[in-house]
Amino acid sequence: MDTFAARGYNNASLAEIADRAGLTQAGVLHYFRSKSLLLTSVLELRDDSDIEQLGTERPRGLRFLHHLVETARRNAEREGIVRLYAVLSAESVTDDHPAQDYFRGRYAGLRAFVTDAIVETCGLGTGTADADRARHAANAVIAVMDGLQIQWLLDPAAVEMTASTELVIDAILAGLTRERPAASD
Amino acid sequence: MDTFAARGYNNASLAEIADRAGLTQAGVLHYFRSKSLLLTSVLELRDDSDIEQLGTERPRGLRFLHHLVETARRNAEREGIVRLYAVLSAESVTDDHPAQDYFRGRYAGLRAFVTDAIVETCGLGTGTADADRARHAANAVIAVMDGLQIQWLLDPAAVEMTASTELVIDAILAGLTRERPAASD
DNA sequence: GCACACCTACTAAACACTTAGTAAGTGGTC
DNA sequence: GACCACTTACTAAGTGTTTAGTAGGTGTGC
Repeated sequence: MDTFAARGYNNASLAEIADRAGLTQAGVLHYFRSKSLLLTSVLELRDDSDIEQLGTERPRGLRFLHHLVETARRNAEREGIVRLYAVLSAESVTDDHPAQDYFRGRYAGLRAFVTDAIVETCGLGTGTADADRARHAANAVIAVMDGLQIQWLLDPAAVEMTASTELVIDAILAGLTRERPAASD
Repeated sequence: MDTFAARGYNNASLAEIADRAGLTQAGVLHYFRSKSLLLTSVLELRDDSDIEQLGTERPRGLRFLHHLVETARRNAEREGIVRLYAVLSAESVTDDHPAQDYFRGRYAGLRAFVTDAIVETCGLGTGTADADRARHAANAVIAVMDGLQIQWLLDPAAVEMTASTELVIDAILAGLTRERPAASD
């Protein structure tokens, strides 16, 4: 994890990973048959432990959106994981990257969750106009968290991930509910 | 440009770049003394041509923020450049990356421009509370544009960069002006 | 005696970069 | 306008290093 985070996939070498793990490069390939399999294994392991920590019940609606702000706050204390995801998600858009499927799936899932939470929170209807607005808002919420991470990794003093995330989520929710004054609370 | 965009810096080879340019790898190094110098040259060239296209006068205030939305719209037609910046900006946070200084400077400049535009547009004061809000909002605006690009590159059908960018900017501006009802328009 | 966990030793390819050369100019002098 | 000194724009053929992956072995525990 640390090596992929510090160097990206392509520039990370099995030798360095093996050194840090206390065995030889061939020893690493004993457990993971190839470098790309090691990468996807690391990403899936990371996911599993995150889901475990979240508990069995995923919060819904506004509580889920608050949970995202809380994640941003926690991320400011976990540079390693932030770097891992920021570097690899962007690197995954390059040709034939082994984590491309992983990130495509991850974003698809995230978009669905956040869209649902926004629809619930703002009491949006099922019309295409409302659905589109919810989708665009959800994509923006995910995007702002990702984009802040890159700025923060380059210059931690210039960025407050929690404050900016909260500001955007609050503004979006206010905007979506204001435009539908008929919604019951 | 195309090669760095398609492969990232580390996985791009001088041989491929040379092939596409119609000369040998040594021929490329005749013009650029090293691979990292080639990368920084490409980025600076790109910048120069963007500045030329913008014209000498940079728009200010609300017009600048509208210009950002317009950029998002134009970017949906320029996958190559979007990919170049999305991939390299994230890759630049890895250890000893040659474009690290470039992107640190770029973001610092962008943050200053967007912060100014938001302060002007919302008629914010000079107090620290207002200044902080403007900074957080500016960072979020930049972040949302960057984050959308990664999602869009992975799955173009799932993301509308223009709509999401506009939604966030509008919501943020409404939020910041609503909280200061005393501001004269 | 067999499976597992690993290592040593290797291979073949790819890599950035170097060296030494060539061909085609360019500018100045007689 | 012929000759010389020098530069520019490359190429072919390396160098040394790093790379992922492989083959075959050794020790340990059951």
